[in-house]
Amino acid sequence: MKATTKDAYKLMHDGAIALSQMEANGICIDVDLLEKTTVKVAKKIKTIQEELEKDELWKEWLKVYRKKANMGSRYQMADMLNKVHGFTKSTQDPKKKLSVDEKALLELDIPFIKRYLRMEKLKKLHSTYLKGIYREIVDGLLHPSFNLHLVRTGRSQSNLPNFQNIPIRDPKIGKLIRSCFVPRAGRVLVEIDFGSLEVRVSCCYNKDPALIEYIRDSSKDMHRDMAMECFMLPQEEVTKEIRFYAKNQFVFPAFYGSYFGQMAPDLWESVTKTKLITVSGLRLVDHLKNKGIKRLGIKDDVRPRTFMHHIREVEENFWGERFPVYAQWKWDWWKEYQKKGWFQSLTGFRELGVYAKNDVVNHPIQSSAFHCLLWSLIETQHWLNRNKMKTLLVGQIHDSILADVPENEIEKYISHVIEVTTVDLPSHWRWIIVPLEVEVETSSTNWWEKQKVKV
DNA sequence: TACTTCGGCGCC
DNA sequence: AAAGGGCGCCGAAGTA
Repeated sequence: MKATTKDAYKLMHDGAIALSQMEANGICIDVDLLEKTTVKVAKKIKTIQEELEKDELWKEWLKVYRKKANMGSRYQMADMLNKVHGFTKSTQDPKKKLSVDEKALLELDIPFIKRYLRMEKLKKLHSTYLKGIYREIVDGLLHPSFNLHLVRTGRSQSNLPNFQNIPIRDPKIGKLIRSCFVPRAGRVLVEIDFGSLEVRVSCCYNKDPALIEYIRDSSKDMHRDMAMECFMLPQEEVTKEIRFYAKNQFVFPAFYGSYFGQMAPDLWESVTKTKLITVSGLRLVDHLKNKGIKRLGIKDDVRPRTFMHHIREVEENFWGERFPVYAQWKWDWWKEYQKKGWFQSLTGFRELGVYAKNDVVNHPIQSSAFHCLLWSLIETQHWLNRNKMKTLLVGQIHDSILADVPENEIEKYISHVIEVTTVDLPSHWRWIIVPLEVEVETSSTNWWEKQKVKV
């Protein structure tokens, strides 16, 4: 990726400096709590492992693998499940080793698996997060690296430790680790996130009027609307959870270039494996049954009255009727690249070389979205320096900034960042043709307890 | 023992 | 027409 203008170069130059200041600042860790949590989690892992060792499956396992038996080995696990329970994955590539990820394992409904997966989650927490973070602490502070020059799409990456993948979605796991991230004494953590930044930036490329309208009109809700279509529900029957699945297993995958053959099985699994229910308490499986859809079907031979068929129609409608301008942009952008051999982002970075279609349409959106964050971060850091403020920027996660802020600077800091992100940024880059929004969260205790702030 | 590759899984 | 974008870190297993 190459900067084509002075401004594009300057973004990298100033960005690298701002990020290095962030690295030097570091984020405060409650080391005592981290140590206690590590011991607690290790004990829990041991307890579960001992329970699992009483299982018949493990006794068979010992007979087969003897001294080499290792519960942490997914390969052995697959082999034993196959031997004892006749397990084979439904969508297995015959040329590959039998896969045993969480999804495959959940196809088996046996108690051993439930416990095993709970233990694996705790092991991930223990090794990657609790121990991995502990290892990097210096004088109570963690200094993750943030690099600008390594990611193909122009985003940043973070390592030693990676600050950009600390658990949050699983509430039990998220709480255990994020509670260890604390503000310095007398301060609060303030996290400011752009709302739906990539979708907004995509509008600036594709200029699809329907998509722009979803952004401009806050009473409209794209994910709710797609939940209605995917699950054949009236608006008032869509729960938050149903909307969540439509968003993460249809809308985003579709935007990133997925298709019904991939999306329908994922959605179907959510419908059948998690007990999704509608607002009035009907199970979603039964609701779809009432609508005449009783099975998933297969992608290579799509039959009417299957979920596969239904999602194929939803997808056709999504690109053909709902967002045709976006679909056309993707096509034109791709054709243009094929002609020239390169494509260029709105922030002035050019990618020259051999790329797949999904890369060509996704990279510029992802990079420009990150550049919005980077520009805001640079501006904010410069302002903090100029005004000799005590606020410290301590972390960045693609579309959000985490700061450690003294009590008496909270209001000033928040209102300034809002100004930078929602006013200064769109006036600096005139290609930003949709409003930008941010969400502010603060906590005086730790990173898990952050609470939304009305702005 | 040291290193690499792979599958798996954490985040946006 | 083809068919999900981007990362880093871990343990297991294979290789030198």
